Amino acid sequence: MPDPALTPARSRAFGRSDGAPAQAPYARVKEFLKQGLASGRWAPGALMPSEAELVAQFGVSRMTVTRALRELQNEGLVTRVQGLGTYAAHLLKVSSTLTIRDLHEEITARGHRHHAEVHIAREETASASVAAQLGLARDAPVFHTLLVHFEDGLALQCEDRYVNPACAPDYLHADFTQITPTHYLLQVAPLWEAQYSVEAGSPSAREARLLGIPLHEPCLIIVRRTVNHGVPITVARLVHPGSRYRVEGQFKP
Amino acid sequence: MPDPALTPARSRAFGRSDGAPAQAPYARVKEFLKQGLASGRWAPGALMPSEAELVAQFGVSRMTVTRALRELQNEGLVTRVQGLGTYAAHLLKVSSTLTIRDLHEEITARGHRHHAEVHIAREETASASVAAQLGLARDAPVFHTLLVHFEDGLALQCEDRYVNPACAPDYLHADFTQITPTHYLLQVAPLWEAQYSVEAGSPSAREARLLGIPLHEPCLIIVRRTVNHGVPITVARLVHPGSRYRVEGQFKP
DNA sequence: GAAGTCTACTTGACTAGACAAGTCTATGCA
DNA sequence: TGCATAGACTTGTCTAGTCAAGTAGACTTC
Repeated sequence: MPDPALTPARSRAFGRSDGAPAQAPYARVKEFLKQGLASGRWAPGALMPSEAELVAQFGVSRMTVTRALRELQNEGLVTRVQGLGTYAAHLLKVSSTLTIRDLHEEITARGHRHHAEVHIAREETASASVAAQLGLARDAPVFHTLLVHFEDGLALQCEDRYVNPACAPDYLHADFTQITPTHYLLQVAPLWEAQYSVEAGSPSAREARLLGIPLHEPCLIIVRRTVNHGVPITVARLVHPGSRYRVEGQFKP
Repeated sequence: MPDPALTPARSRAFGRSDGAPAQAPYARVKEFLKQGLASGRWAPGALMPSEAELVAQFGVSRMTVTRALRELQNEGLVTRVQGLGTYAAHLLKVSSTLTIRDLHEEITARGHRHHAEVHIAREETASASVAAQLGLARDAPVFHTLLVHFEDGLALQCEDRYVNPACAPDYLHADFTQITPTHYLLQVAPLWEAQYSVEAGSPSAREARLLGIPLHEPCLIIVRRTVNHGVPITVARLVHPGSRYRVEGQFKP
């Protein structure tokens, strides 16, 4: 690099005069490869340029090219095999990041008002299925809460939750009209692993009554089980009236 | 680095004798930070060790530490601010990667048999709502297909799809008993951006008839709109009987 | 012909150092 | 007192090189 005025950092700093967004070199390489994938230049499964070729083409160091390729790999757009090369990924399974937000956050973010009714908050003995899901003995004590969450006075979610007392001994002392169980549990034990299932179904009679909906109204039912360090923390059944709630998201490779 | 026998690569290669998985240095740094986050050593919002501190602590170069931190940042576990430092993220919104697979793939992966019935495959003129969603003029020609997908002979999905003819001129010539529309469209135009919504609802009379379910059975309804380079490709309404289909996934930070 | 070996090419991981740029604090001057 | 500035510390990005390890094809040997 004989002339310091031509180092990448310099040319990037001065490059703003042409109106371009002055992208970092690794981002330029990444963008080039993304464009090629979007345009079909490399069909799924096709061999893409090697790191050495990209180094020569863009005049950057190998670390820079490596970073671009590694990020594409993390995004699932390419597959890399040591000794072979980089291949355009088969996009049959496209992945996006699904974010689960605390319901209170979600409602207030929409500019609406959230409040919750507490119908059950007590210690019980675990049923067989709850004991199995929380890894406890049959008839061991568990905490049980049943809440209904409202958005601007309209029932949005019925939250039926069992909590492992060992993970959150003071769970029942929390004021769930002020803090959601999700929020409280995140403070006590950071959410570290979770399994969920989403399905459509009918509410139970009690759920229909609490939500103020007819028995036959379709509901979106999410069952979530949270585990920390292999220790189950909580299982929750979240029932949403289908007419009032939907999950939205988007893919952006 | 005076003794070549003690370079990281060497110690990694020989380190297998102790039964450890012989992790790469960047992975060790990452694991250390993850553990600290999981154990609550750094509460959400707390300032975490700087790169320089980690360099000194682990005896590795800054690039190695940077990689560990950048990956944690991409996973949403930490927030980094230039000039300030690295902070433990607020985990109120936890994100996971949701993968949408082609239904044919999904069924055959379960070891079951997939087949499809084609009920509609023709050119129509766009209704107002379809025209709006595909960015076409009212009454412009669109391709319309209506399929039912079966898993081992049981109806699993009713797929009602409109396609922008400009993006896939030969769409109607495909044999949808052999290749799913999703698969075909991925070949013609790689899926590059998509919006989806998931909700619970009742099937239409026709959908209930095609799926062989009662009118009042709750269904999981997914509406997906796919866009490539800003040009809408297709909108699809996918209706699944609630009793036969659920979406499952997991978070693993 | 079959088996082993060598070589070229690929990705994976790391080092040591550099410059840029953002943020805060302490210092000195008007 | 109030403002400007200099320094210390932080992350963001890049370079030019190293060694390791996996793959495939050509070549040699038996």
